[in-house]
Parts: sequence; structure tokens; C-alpha cells
Amino acid sequence: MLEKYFDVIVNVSLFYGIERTGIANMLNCLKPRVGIYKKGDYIVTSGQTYENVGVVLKGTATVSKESISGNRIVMTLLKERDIFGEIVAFSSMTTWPATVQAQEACEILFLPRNKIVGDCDQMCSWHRIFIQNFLRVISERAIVLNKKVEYLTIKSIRGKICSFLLEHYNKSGSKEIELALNRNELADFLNVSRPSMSREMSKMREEGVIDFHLSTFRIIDLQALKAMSEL
Amino acid sequence: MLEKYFDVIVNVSLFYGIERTGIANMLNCLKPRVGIYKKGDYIVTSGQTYENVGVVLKGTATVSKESISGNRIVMTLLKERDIFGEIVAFSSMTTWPATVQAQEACEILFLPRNKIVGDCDQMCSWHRIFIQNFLRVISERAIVLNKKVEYLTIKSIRGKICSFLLEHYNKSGSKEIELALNRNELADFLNVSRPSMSREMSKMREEGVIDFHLSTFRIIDLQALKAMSEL
DNA sequence: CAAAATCGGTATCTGGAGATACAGAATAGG
DNA sequence: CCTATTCTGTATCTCCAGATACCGATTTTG
Repeated sequence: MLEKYFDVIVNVSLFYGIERTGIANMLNCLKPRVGIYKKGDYIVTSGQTYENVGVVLKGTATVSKESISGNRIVMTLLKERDIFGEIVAFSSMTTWPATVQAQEACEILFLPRNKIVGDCDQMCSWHRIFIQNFLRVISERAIVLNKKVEYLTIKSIRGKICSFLLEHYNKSGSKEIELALNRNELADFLNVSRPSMSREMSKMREEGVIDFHLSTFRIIDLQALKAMSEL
Repeated sequence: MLEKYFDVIVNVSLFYGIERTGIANMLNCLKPRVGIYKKGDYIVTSGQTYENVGVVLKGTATVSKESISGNRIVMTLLKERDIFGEIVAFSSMTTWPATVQAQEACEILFLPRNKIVGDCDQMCSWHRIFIQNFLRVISERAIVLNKKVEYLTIKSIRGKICSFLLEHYNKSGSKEIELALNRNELADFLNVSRPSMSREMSKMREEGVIDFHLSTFRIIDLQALKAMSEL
């Protein structure tokens, strides 16, 4: 019954490194449920009791949260192969903290939280990899969040820009940086307004610290960039 | 050899719910190493290859990170029963992202990352709980980070104060809130300066939204508080 | 109990960043 | 290839929040 989804499932991060036969066995053991939703359907609603980790098999969905004053804010856009609810699965939370809604027709795989660590006595070797994958996924989520906190903690726009560029430099080793983000997205990521960011970048260009044209950036004065990276 | 640490180990979050005999078995299986450090010793240094999750059996230690410009920033203070490195353990990182240094004489238990998920064929039932604990610890770290991001993303001081109070109200259901933090700590948590925070709180009191005296706060106009909670 | 240290509230001054508006560049689309 | 749309840089204005300083209240400690 799940065969037709296999080409998707094989590429889901939770199943990395597990052979098709292994996945088949595991799914047999996990006894997942598949839900089919029309556009606009609620997949899970905030406050509902939590039971499963979700995997998007087909379509797209939004994760949104209601702020205290009642505004709905879309936090993530889920697409094929994405998973959701993985953080809540093993926390002590018993209800969903967010709402997931089908943005287009969706098919979702639900993995029961209590079967994930394995009820069966003999833990098959695939299952072990599965758990490792799970741990990796959660860990990396935490690492990304941590990185985000680091950026958000920097007070000045200049500091944020410098840190951002330096991180790219440290990763690539090149002073020539090609960004995949446009100005709006970058400003959003750094949690500042776009004009303010542009203003600051222009100042930095005037000062001869960096140069840029559209999405191409170049570090000119690395020392200065480092010095300014924390305020 | 590890017996003398048992009273500590029993209370380590990773071992919650596991009986003493179970812990003994597990430690036998995990083959942990104990390190003893004098004040000021480096327990792990940033960049060093990562191999173990650490557990503080005795003493206190600091987790610090070097910023790009070379400043050392203490990020966490570890005390007895605290664990460190648990986020890195199952990520794809191969080196420590931070430095851990003994603040006073320390004894540290190191659990090898590759043994945690279990090499032994028959996964004992305690081991399953252990893994669940591990998952819970990481998940809850991620949840805390997420919460932190939420607060950091709020731009205005007023918004932060409102959200903070509302969260306490939602948890306790009482409009009377007793804080465990002093002003400095609260300002720190909200990532704002203390005088600015005090100024804003006083304004809110004038406006009849809240009242407070030292660490006791009272919500007077709940509606207004909600309305202002996001700017 | 007195002196010292910590803590909380307030005032002033200043700067940095947001909002808004607009124009020119780049890109997309017919 | 020309039009429409999106993207980017820049200017102006305003104001929120940080830095600093100081005073009174509270707590600590010798």
C-alpha cells in the first residue's frame, strides 16, 4: 500500500542510509498511517493531542502559529520529503504547538511517536540507523536555531552584516561571495529592515571595507570586517 | 570504579527512569571514561575532534566560544549533573564548536558517541529508555532555543515585556506574577538594557496596563497587554 | 549596627534604525 | 523588443532604545 510512495520515502532524511527492503520492514513495524488532504484542510491544529511525526509525501503545507493577539503567522513552508513535529515527538509536550494546513492537495505519512524508538524486542539494524537519523535531524535543527540566536543577539546592523559575510568567507575561503538571497530575504534573515541594511552596506562600501554589486559581494578589508563583526 | 559517582549519575537527565542496576549495566556497555581536571584545565578545546558526550560529575565548568574577532564569551556555566556536547553528538559536526574549561576542580564522565545508540545486538530495555532520554534532552534544548528566537525576534521592548508577562499568565492562569529573576537578569533575558526596560515598565504602569513592585507583577488590563504584545 | 555593596527607578543626551517614498537598474513576460 | 514588474539604492524624518549618571532603597557582611 505504501509502495507508490517509496521513491519519495527513500529520500526522506529520516530514512537516509536504509535500503528499500529495510524501509519496507520498518514501515511494517512502525505501522504508519497515511492521510490525504485537500487544499486548505487542516492536517493538525494547534492544541490537538500530539501522537505522530509527519512526513510530507506529496504537495505542500504551511506551519503556522497563532500569536497571543490572535494573528496567524506562517513559520515554515513544507514540501515533499519534509518532516514536521519531530521536535515535539520526544519532548514532554502532549499537544501540537502549531497548526499545519495543506497549501495544496497533500498526502502525509504519520509515524507514531511511541513506535519510533522501537517496541519490538529485537531491534533490527535498520532501526538503529533510523534512530540515528532521528537524532541527527533534531540535533541539526538545534544547531540551526543556535546559529539564528547568535545572529539575532547582535545588536547593530553592521555587526550582523560583518558576521554574515565572515561566516561565508570562513566556509568558502574566498573573499568573493555569491549570495543566493536577495536583499529582502537577507534583511529578513538578519531581522532588520531592507533600507536600513542597504544604507549600512553602502556606508561600508564607502569606507572601503567591502564591495558589492547585486548578489556578488567582495571582502576588501578583512581585518576591518573582523573588528566590526561584534558591534 | 564508577560506584562512587552513582548518587550523581542517578540524577543526570540522561539516566532518568533507569534503575541503579540498569545504569550499572549500561555503563558497562558504554565503557565511559572519567577525566579529572584541576581548576583552569581545558576539558575540551574548540576545534578538537569530537568523540564524547560529557557529563559533569563534580565541580563546575564554563562553556565558551571565541567570536570572530577573538573575544572569548562564556555561554554557559555547567554544574554537577549537567551534560555538554549532546547537540553535537549526532550532528555531522566532527569537531567541538566550543571550549569547555574547569572553573573549579572537575570530574567529567565521557560517553562515547558511537556507543550511545547501541552496538550490542540485543538492545536492553534500559538502553531504550536511555535513547529516549537523549532524544528528550535534545528536543527540549531545541524548544528552548525556539522560544528564545521568538523573544529575540520581537523588536520593541514593550512587545517583549508583554509577551513575557502573557506567557507567565498563560502558564499559571494568575494575573499575579512572581518572578524569580531580578531586573538585570530579566533585561538580559529579553536582550535589552536595564534602564530602557525599567523606563518602559514604568510607562506601562502609568498607562494602567500593569502594576509591579520589585519582583511582583500584576496584569491589570489583559486586553491591552495582548494588543501590545507584538509591537 | 554601621559600612559597603547590590539593586531598582529615573533623567538626559545621543545615535542608530525603522518607516516611507521614490527613482533608476534589472529582470520577466508577452 | 518593449512594457510591466520586481529589485535595489538613496534621502528624509522620526523616534525608540542605549549609554551614562545619580539617588534612594534594600540587602549583605564584617
